[in-house]
Amino acid sequence: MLTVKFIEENIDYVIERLAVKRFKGEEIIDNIIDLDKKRRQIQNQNDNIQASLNTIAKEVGLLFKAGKTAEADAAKLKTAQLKDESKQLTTEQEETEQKLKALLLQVPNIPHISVPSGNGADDNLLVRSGGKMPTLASDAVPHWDLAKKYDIIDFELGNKLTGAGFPVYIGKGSKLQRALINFFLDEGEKSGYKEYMVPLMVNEDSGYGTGQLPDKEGQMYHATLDNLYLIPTAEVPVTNIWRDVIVNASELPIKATAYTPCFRREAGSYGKDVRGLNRLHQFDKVEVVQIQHPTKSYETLEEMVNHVENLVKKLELPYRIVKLCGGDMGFTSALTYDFEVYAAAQQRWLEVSSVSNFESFQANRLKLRYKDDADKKPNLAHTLNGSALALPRIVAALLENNQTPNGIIIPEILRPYTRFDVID
RNA sequence: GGAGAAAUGGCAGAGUGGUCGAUUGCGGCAGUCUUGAAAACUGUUGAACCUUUGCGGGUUCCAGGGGUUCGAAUCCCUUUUUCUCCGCCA
Repeated sequence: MLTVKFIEENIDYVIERLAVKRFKGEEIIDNIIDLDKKRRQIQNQNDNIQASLNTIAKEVGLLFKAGKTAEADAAKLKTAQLKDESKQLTTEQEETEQKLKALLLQVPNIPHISVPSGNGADDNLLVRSGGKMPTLASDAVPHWDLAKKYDIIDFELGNKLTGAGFPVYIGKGSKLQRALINFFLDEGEKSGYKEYMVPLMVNEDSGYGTGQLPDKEGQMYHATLDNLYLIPTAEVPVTNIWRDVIVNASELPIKATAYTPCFRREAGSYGKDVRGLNRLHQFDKVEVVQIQHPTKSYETLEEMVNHVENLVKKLELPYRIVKLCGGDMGFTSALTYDFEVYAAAQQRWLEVSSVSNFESFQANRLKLRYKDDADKKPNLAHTLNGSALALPRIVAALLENNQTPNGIIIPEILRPYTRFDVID
């Protein structure tokens, strides 16, 4: 959520940059500014009334103490009308604030100045690529066939237990999951991230804090009986640790990592996109989150990109990093880099990580602030996060790219974790 | 799930209807003393919003929400959480 203050001070810039995200801002921005003006007016009036009520209450107290009951009773009478007025103004103020908030929630984050305009994936900028493209035998098959051949992932069984998109990992398939999770967490620790294990269900407040609610409500599984949501990413519980928190500037950056399963309803997905491990309702992911001082958040974004790049390099996967254009970016992000790895049998690039700087957009919703010695007032911090990494598509690429007549070769770096070299 | 008790500032802990945004202690910050540090002493120490060029002034906030009252941290209702006992249980 942008702050009204920022919008008011940068109207033209806001409208211009929102257009990069294909968001038409003129009307809504006008309304926001009007509502805020109204809000201030009402509060001003109401504050004055409250102040006189407080004065009268004090007077009445003093009169009673002095034994002047008649005068006290007279003073009491004056309050009735003021209270009515105040009540009405309070209602009006609450309504105005609600409307204002509803509008603010509709405005996406401003894309960073370096973000190009564009409509979709085709307009993204290639930043760099790396890794070696594998050359596969002519009889190479996609990962869903390999999963069946070596009996390491059973999609039909998941179907029976739960439904489509909930695979069962078996034997070495299961061990490979564990190995990847531990490898990613260990790498995170080496880069200075503190490990957290967090609840997989969150309440409404947390959903609002990171921006899943209200706009992406349909994408989360909702346990209505207790009004809890299954997390779509560890970002939600981890970032919400710092909801309503004022941290000392000297504690920044705060670096946190967590492994969690992620649950996504993925309403509206279909076709070859959802084949095999390409898109699941439940998947495993290690997430990294940083809270940083506003002047340093873009350095931090680069640092996080390097961390993720290091992971895919160590796994010896062919990868590319793209900077998302305005049209392809998320609602809450100011700048996003996507990581894709190449799955050679499908001959497709699969997105495995998204690393974003949200600047103060999430922090404003979270009321996550830092306090500087130089500055008396707390300021909004910047939040960043990235997948490091999401497992299923990494597994898909590993299986497809490393397939040989003798089985699937495990990358060197993972072998201490899997304690086997080959899936056969 | 049942019965009872509780929730106050960064922490501990007073306050049971009137000048209480809240005594006090610890912690934090600044100063005095000291070559420096510690100790001691002195001062200071929350957030949001409105208003003011500024100094300042005002409003709200004592777990959340609602109510009673001229006036609520204090009384009432309700939700949540914590603790104790009972029940169930990995």
